[in-house]
Amino acid sequence: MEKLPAEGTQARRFGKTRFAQSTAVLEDYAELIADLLASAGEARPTDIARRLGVSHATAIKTIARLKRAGLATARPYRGVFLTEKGHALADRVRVRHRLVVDVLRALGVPSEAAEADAEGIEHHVSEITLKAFAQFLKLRG
Amino acid sequence: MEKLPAEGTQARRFGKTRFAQSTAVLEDYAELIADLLASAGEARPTDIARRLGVSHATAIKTIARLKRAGLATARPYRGVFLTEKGHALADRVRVRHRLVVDVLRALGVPSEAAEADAEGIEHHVSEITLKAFAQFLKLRG
DNA sequence: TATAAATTGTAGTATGGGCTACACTTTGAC
DNA sequence: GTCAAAGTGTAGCCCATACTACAATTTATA
Ligand SMILES: [Mn+2]
Ligand SMILES: [Mn+2]
Ligand SMILES: [Mn+2]
Ligand SMILES: [Mn+2]
Repeated sequence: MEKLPAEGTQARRFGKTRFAQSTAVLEDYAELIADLLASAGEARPTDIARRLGVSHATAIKTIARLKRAGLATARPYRGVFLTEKGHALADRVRVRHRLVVDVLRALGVPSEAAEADAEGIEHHVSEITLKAFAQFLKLRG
Repeated sequence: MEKLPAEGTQARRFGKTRFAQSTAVLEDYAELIADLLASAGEARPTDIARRLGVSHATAIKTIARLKRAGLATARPYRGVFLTEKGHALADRVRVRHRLVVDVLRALGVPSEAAEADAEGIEHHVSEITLKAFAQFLKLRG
């Protein structure tokens, strides 16, 4: 019967990390597509690919995964759109990204390093940790 | 000629994140194998698999990758060993892991969340950020 | 409007990291 | 010493993410 690793074990922690990793790409795409929709009015595969630094073929495949996950829709040759669920994800991810960068900056990390590291770190910050980050920034004014 | 994304671009940041991700698994294996070697005198695939929460077949495949990367050696039915390079990596990773957990704790994150989140975050903390973390902990006593 | 350029989509390939199933070796209990 | 249990290794599968190459469509320019 017992299937999942017990609470507080190393196995459980590694499992959480693997799960976070599996959603990281979807989160970044959702955030980026929301950005493009807001700033340019549309999100084209080529723009997405350029901003991510991958080939357009790779971007298109991941967009297909976003669709399967119910996060996005697309009209051929007309760009990508976010579902309600996709927009909600993008919003959460944007806020979290900002908060992670702000905390790193507050800890004395230079801007560019903070932005670069946050791009990876953000996907591994739990709700609990996020709350602690917000509290830290608030207290520290 | 121009191949890599320019400094300070989003594409460059995403690329760094992808690279960090590709080394994350190797780092965790190296750290864990060093732990097992120190505490039990040997590092068996099954022990590694159990600690990571994956099947032994998965562990064995990743151990093969460690060998290809020159980080480990293995004798059939006798366990896994780290090369000098592997030991050096394990040492760096252990120190970094500790530092990330300590910073999270200092920011008010509860122990278990700090340990869990650090398992993913650690792989995305640059040298520059690591220095800032150390400095922060030092100043703050 | 015809044609060239850019974009988009698809096909095929590689690598990585999961899994289960099965065979073989070692270890441990009797 | 025998034999069962545990551990180890291999094979074959799936999915995600990357790439290049090529075809189809759309957009822009002459
Ligand atoms: Mn990111
Ligand atoms: Mn981000
Ligand atoms: Mn880790
Ligand atoms: Mn670790």
